[in-house]
Amino acid sequence: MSGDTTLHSRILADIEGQIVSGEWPPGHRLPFEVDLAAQYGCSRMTVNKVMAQLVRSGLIERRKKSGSFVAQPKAQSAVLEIHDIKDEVQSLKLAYGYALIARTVRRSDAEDMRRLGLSKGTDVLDITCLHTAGHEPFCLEKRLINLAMVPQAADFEFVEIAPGPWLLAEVPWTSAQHTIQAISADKDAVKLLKLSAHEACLVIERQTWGQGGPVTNVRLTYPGNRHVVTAQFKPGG
Amino acid sequence: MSGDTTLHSRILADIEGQIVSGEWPPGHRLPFEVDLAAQYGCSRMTVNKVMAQLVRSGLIERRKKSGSFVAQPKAQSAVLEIHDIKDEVQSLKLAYGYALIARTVRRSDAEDMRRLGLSKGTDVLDITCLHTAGHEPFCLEKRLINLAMVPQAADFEFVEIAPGPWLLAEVPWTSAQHTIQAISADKDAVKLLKLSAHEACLVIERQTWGQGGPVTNVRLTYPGNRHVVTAQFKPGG
DNA sequence: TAGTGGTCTAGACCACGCT
DNA sequence: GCGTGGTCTAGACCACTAA
Repeated sequence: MSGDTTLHSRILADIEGQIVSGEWPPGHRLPFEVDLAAQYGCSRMTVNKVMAQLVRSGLIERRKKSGSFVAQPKAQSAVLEIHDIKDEVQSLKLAYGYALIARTVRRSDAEDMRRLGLSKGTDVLDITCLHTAGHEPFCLEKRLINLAMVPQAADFEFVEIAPGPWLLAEVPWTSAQHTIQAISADKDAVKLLKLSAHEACLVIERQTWGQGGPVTNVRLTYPGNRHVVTAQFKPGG
Repeated sequence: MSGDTTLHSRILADIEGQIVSGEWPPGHRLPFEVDLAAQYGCSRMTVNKVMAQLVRSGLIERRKKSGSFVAQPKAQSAVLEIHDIKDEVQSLKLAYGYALIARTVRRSDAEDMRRLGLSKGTDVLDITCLHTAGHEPFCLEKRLINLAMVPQAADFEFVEIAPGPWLLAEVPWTSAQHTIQAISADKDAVKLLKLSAHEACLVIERQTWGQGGPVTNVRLTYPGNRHVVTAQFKPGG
């Protein structure tokens, strides 16, 4: 963990490790800059650069006079503007609803392993659920959760709480990958999203990793004419 | 341009201005850190922080012993992995081809103004072209170019060179917005992309602004089953 | 008001890579 | 070689804000 090139990187990796491992949970107060400088035997400026990087990462928040605190795990919206679906619906001024459709635990089959990127079989939780906006179907969610990484998910019903926000609060994630594609609606989508046959749908697949392996893979199917993904940026980030 | 809060920000904004205005074109060598420090009357460390930020932004590249240079305008892939279509095709080990289908100059109509976000009418260049991979249609491009911002485009034929790379080399851009949606193929798409009727397509619309106003709006239509957009990221950027 | 982060300085040493 | 950027230091002052 401490065998990097520069002093920055070693301290950064060290502190990141404390956070993503959960040793310093969200809300935990980090040592002060002066103390960290003493601990690592470096100047305060060096520690400051590390902390600035951690702020840019969104891993910590800093308040004058109070100190630096591990941030609550944030949604991915920072980079790709895919909000929490509840927020997304509510920003349209529509009533949000959630319904669990299916929930099964099983030994991972070949397809599960491909989706999650598993090298060996584990137990997985397979969840199908529907998000509604103004009592109309809005988004169909098909999710796999790797129980080897999140064993406590096996004991959670997901009847009231959608798996997305639950996982976000429960598991620190370290990286994610999205793929976006257009497909014609399959039978499930036609029925649950009330579409006409073969209507174009936008499918967003998000694969999330934590420290130690794949956490979850989710496929969100939106009716194509009712949803767009947007991303705005400048060269200067 | 120099009325910000911190010394960093003022110097950063100043240098960014030189670059996006085109005063310092791609390839231009920036003054050395020591000289900039002298010019702005600050320490070298302060300049160094600014330069580090510019590198993160992708606006400059730095080489030891040589100096710092304004970077070639990069595709947006830095943030959202949408490559230049030519690169995209060639990374699939397929032969890339480009064909101009239509090219007209006209006074902007209401639809043009909506797409480009124009407040008043200007002349626009309307281009339709096709990108092919291995002699099969790959992507249909419908583009509007704001001639008030890029007058020299009126004199360019776009027979050999696609408008995307031409604009990238010609016009510095300051911000861009993507929207991604799924639609059923329209008649043009069916014919030119050789699709079956109402096949699902992925439509990526990119609106680009330069200093002074909207530059171009492009709609890229991909067969949905042949294309995915991916975006990978970590909380640590 | 006192402690904390935010910012900046004027040095320094080093590694890299042109020449 | 030698100039450049990369990194780091040991201070300093200021602004903010929680106590």
